[in-house]
Amino acid sequence: MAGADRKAEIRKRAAEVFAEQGYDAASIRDVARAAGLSLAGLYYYYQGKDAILFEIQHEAFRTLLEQHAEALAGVKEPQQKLRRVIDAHLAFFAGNIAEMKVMARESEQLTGKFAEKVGEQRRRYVRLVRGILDEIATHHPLRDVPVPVAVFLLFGMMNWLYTWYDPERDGSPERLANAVHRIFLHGLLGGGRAPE
Amino acid sequence: MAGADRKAEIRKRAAEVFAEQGYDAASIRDVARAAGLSLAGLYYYYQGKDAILFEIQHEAFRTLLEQHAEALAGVKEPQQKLRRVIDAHLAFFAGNIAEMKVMARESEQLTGKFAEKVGEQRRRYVRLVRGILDEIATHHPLRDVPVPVAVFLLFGMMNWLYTWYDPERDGSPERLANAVHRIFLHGLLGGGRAPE
Amino acid sequence: MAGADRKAEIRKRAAEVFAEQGYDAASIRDVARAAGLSLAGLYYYYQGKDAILFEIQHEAFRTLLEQHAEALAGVKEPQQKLRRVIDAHLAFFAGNIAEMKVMARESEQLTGKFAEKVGEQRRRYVRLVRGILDEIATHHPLRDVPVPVAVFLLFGMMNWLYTWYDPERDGSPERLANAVHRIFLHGLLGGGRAPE
Amino acid sequence: MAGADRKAEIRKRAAEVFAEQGYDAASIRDVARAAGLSLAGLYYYYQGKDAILFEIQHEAFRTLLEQHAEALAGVKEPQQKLRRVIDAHLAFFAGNIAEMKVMARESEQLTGKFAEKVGEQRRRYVRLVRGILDEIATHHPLRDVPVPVAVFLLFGMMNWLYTWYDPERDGSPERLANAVHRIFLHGLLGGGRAPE
DNA sequence: AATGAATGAGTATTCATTCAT
DNA sequence: GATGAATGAATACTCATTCAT
Repeated sequence: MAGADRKAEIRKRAAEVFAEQGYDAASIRDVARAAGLSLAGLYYYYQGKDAILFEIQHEAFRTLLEQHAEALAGVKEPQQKLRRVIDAHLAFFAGNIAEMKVMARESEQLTGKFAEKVGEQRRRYVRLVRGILDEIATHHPLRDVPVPVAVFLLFGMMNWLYTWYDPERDGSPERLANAVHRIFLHGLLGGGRAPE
Repeated sequence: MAGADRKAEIRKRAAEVFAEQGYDAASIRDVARAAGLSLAGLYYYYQGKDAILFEIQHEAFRTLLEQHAEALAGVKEPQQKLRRVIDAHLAFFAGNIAEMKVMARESEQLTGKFAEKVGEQRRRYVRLVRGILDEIATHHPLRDVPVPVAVFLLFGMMNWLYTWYDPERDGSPERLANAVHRIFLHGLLGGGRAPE
Repeated sequence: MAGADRKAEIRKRAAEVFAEQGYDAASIRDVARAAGLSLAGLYYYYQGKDAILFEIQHEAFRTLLEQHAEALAGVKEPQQKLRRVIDAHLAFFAGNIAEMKVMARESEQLTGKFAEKVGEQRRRYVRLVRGILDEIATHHPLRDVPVPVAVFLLFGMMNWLYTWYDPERDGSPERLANAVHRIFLHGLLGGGRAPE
Repeated sequence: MAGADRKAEIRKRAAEVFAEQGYDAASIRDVARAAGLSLAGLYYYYQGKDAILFEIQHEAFRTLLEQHAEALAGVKEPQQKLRRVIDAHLAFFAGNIAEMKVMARESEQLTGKFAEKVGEQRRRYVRLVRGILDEIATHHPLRDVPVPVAVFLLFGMMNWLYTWYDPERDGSPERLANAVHRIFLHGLLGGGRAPE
């Protein structure tokens, strides 16, 4: 298990480096240095730069999906579900800022098998949220916004965080989740005329 | 003026290349090829790779700010203003998809003078939107969402487009603008309780 | 044409480097240095190490096949043809010692398209010699040695040169050709019993 | 003695790897894997890559020289001796194809002490064959071919095998030995005029 | 206005080898 | 006997950029 721990630590440091410099601009030397390893030492753990990026994204999605499963356990009401999902998403992002940046910005860097696997997770995650919106939509008409579009607008609000969010200045993830949930849900379901 | 035209065309092609491959991954050779120029020929027009990226972003912001000025001319009502701004933003993005990707994804690549100038435009643009929200907020309380946060959530909905938007599948920019405007405004201002 | 000349010179120097150190052991830096170019400068002319090896082999076979065509022009008698072919082969090898070494020793290094093209030339060359032996065999029985085997034994005598031949010590290519021709032809066709 | 057995097996596997990929291109990792050992485990048996190559060549020459001694025991007639030597050489090569390839192709890779020792064996082996040819030459004039050259032409016929010989297609080593012996001896000693 | 030729600095990756256990 | 973990040095190759023409 020591090996797995070491890999987790390398992943953490690599995510920080990728978050700060960008995946392409970051050199594998920077990653090695940040991990406290020699260049060649790093390759003992990871077969290449893309394998590291893959595992960062794969692990992040794994955790995210896992936490969603927990967050939804026992919840029946669809609006409650949505709230929980937003909470979990933002809590994860706020707690893993480097990983969030990497997920949001470097999602097109993977290729081949790596891209396939992460793409699959991503689609699964999107379907999960879409499912909840579909449930909500059966109770309340969505007023001119197709569900698939609504899903991506929601993700937009949340994922764009990586460009601006500063916990000190912008409040806790919970408050943020509150704002996102309120805007999104009232926005989608609210009264027909613009409020005055 | 022929030179300016040529530069504009190079910028267009460069934006396409940067959009497809990413700024870092794209080589200046790719740009030259796409522009139908030799490598050295390209340097006659642009002093370097970053100068091209700079002008893509700078021109895009210039156009965006210009169009906002037009869009807001004579409009008094703050909610109307917001609608116009969202319209203009999405119309520009939908009409300049490559540039949009580059703006959204490569905003941290510039440094020095280039970064300063574009940063200034960006802040000016943000301030413009924030001003409108402030106006709105003086008429209606914003229910738990600080204006600065609201601004970035709005930009999130719009800028995240580059990861998913397909005009064929997701409808015209106008419809999209409608959805964004509706969600955002009703969301911010809508009734105190979750709608049922 | 200047570019072609430059490439020819690079090829020559590269052949010397590959001959001395072996293709694998030679670094592309060594080749660049020998060619009087910077590392990157070399890549302006050749797309990679294997492209250089390919052109060395390809050009050598081209010349070899060309010279054989000349050498055989107007010759009718098969034994005469064989003599001419051996002469041409050894003359080429003695005059291009570095290329010879590279041809003999590095024939399995190429892959893909490169391997195909050179392999085709090689087979064409072998067929040419085999054709001559077939002609000879129709006049004289070959005494227990199948033509294909005979061909490779002949090539063995000639190609192994790269491991030992020193013009100063071992005589001119013509004398060598004489020896090879004599041994091979008398050996193949000579009397039934071992001479005493 | 178990250690010696293990070393012999490693040598065998290493010879196969070197034969297939070439000494330079083969990595010591490949050798370890082929030998069923970890990388570090291999170093318990051999002090380095070159030590393995050395022992492959050294053992091969040792066996070759030993078998020649046996083959020549009690033989008086020089032409008989030559036949025995060719037989033994080809039998060994056909029975140790990987080693043969390595001997023929990688003879210049060793350096220092290793190169000296194997070089000494090689020279001893060459002298042995040269001695036999000298004996033959005292009975029969060699017609224009100096003995040293003749020796290398003979080795050429035999050592080039590694590039083409396929037992299925080209017949048994004995038949091959017959062909080589016949060509070489009749070629060297046969009648003054070209046979018609 | 445009280019062919060239380069210094940098990239990801691989290799033979070592050493504590 | 054997190995997991680690490394310094090297490799092929690419890049943004320049300059004489």
